[in-house]
Amino acid sequence: MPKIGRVNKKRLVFKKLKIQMKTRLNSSYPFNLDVTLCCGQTFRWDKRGEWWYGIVGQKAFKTRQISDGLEFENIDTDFVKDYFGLNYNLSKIYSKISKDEYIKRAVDAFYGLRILRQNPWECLISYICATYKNIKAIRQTLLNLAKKFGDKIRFDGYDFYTFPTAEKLAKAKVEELVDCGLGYRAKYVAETAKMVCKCGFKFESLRRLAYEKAREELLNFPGVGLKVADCVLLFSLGKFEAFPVDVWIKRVILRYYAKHFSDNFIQKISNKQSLSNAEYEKMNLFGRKYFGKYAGYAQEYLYHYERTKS
DNA sequence: CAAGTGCCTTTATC
DNA sequence: AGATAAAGGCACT
Repeated sequence: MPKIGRVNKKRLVFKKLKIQMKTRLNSSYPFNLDVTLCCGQTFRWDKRGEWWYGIVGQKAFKTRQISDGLEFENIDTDFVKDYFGLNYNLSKIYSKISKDEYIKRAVDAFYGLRILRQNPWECLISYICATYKNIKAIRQTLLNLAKKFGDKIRFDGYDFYTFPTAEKLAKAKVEELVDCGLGYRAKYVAETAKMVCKCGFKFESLRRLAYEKAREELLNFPGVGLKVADCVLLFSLGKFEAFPVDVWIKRVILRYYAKHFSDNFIQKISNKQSLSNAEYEKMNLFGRKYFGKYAGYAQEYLYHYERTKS
């Protein structure tokens, strides 16, 4: 094939992808782009002017919400619907999780927040890096990681960096990872990346497993405890019954749901900062039983509400 | 501005 | 089993 022909073909494809598209949002399927990207479930989005810029896979794209429509460029409609969870009937989910006045208030406050379907590999590494860090620091760490080990791509006049592959991170030196701001988590990331490469781990296979089984699998990775596993299951593998319990959810439980536990238990967990696995499981199980199969949705609303209230 | 506290916790050890 | 400590470093007060 002559070289000229190939170049022309590439250019044609590129042009086609750049075409701006719009998805009309149905009113029974509420959506709020800003809240969805700001609530702390994802760390690599940036708002520049009207547009949100994101990187997924090897591509950067941008999107914005205009009343009843979601506009996007450099990405296809099917991906957008899948990634932003637009195919789920959010109103129905609300009716299932709205068990009391408090959760109703949280839902009202962030009406249209959707759980994303992120890439499981990126999600796993992100949450290993996120342990015991604040969100700003998590963002910075993940940017450092992408700058050092990802590919630079250019879109719309800006530079972006793809999320590093498992192969790339498996080859990284622990010191290089430390330099990205990972601290003691560096060895967990290095080990996890090696394990994923070595056994050719297929994250998508976890989708077919029941929540408990899928969680057990994730717990095999170093740096992954119950909380991280629950986050990965919820934010990337469609396990909406997962109910991650972090310090904020613990506070919510102490303040608003204490009556669902024994006085003894409440006393115990309010007097110390970290949770044992047994204590975690108790609160996790409460969340799943009380809110039902979309407990993870309830969790995200409660989490964001508690964090932003003050 | 210094110093203290807290962060979407996990792991190691006793 | 259950308690306790240690582990980057940044952000916020």
